[in-house]
Amino acid sequence: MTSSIKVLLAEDQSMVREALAALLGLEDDIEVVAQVARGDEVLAAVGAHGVDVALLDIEMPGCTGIEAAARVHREHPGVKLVVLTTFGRPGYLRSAMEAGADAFLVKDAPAAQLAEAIRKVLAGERVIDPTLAAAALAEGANPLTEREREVLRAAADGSTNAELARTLHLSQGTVRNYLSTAIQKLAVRNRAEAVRTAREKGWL
Amino acid sequence: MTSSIKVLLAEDQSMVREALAALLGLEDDIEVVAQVARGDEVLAAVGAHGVDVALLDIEMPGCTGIEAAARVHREHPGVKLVVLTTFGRPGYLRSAMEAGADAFLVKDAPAAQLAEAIRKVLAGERVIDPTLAAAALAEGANPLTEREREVLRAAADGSTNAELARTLHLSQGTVRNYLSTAIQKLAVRNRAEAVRTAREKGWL
DNA sequence: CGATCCGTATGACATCTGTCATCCGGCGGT
DNA sequence: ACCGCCGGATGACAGATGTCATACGGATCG
Repeated sequence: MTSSIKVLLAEDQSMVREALAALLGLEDDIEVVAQVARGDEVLAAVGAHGVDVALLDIEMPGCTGIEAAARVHREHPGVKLVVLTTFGRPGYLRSAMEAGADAFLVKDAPAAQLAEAIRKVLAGERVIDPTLAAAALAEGANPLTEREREVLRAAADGSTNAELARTLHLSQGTVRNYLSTAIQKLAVRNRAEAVRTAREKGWL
Repeated sequence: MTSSIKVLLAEDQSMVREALAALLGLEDDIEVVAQVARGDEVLAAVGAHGVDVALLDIEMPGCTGIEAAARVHREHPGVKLVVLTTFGRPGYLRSAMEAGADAFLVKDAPAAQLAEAIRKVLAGERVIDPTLAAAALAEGANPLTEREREVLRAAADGSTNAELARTLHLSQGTVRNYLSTAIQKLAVRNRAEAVRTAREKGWL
């Protein structure tokens, strides 16, 4: 090849990040030119290193890999984006695609798919698990409104209605109403289940 | 050296597992002789490959890395055990040590510590993050009884009292009593918070 | 043997949660 | 101009949840 593919690695757990770097280091057409541990460091690193492909974990401090992807997509439209995640949540796939991702991989896929995906996106292909794609389409869009999501997110840690009302500057009754409609939309029977299924679908 | 260290790698996410294998492959005194993706496959693999060190993730299907560690410790006392986890929960450290682990590493420690830990445990040393060790000691033992833990675990997904009573073969009142005492022991104000803090401490 | 803890259970009570009907103002379509 | 949806709110009601006192049998420890 004329020159190797320059890759940025964004992943907060250093052991995993460096292990992935070691893995990619075995491929002689791929070079890891930068590593970051936070979502909010991705954009600067992409700018600084003339990266061809950014490999982004979703769960990161600073900002999520999906947000980071959106920013890179806006500022550096030529950079290819591979989103890598522990959780194969259909909602994540959807948001990743909306953020401009070129590939979506789950961490329990075989390691060989990683280098392969990097080469494919550089060739202009998109890489998505077909099963996950089907699930994302079958499930439909997030039915929750922004406010309902916020309340649900705030309720996730077990806060009581009174606390939620205080922190969100709402009346206690309104909090109950939002939670009630969220519970109905998600077809579950209480807030705990609502939080659970919203999380599972990647809607939270 | 005379011969390389034989390592078993147990981790459910193949991408991470194979990446760690690549990382360890860079060390010329270490050889990954077996890889498994489930906790309940660890014991057999250890027996089959004459493993020197078993590297165990905690969160795995089949059984947890801690349970796997306990079994290996019982059946093959000579095998050194390194427990690796995403979550630096003091309760995990405690249980890992009780299960006979020789090292406890969190995945956001630098990758270099992994090979280092493997060599150290083989030399008879123990490897523990001092900060985490202090936290584990400071926090004290798990105050929950076995039954309280079970009920809390079952309640974690948002099941109602009636459902819990059915699945655990208890009266509804008894379920409430257990949850109530758990809530008081954890000094929180409802079951959701109880689940949350018990999880955080690694007590669940 | 008594003290203490655990598992299990009941009943009564207070509070929290979830539902429903209803209302208001604002904003985006048609 | 009107309809429908969203954010926000109230009040009433039923059911779920959390607390407390109390009880009994078994285990364990002194």
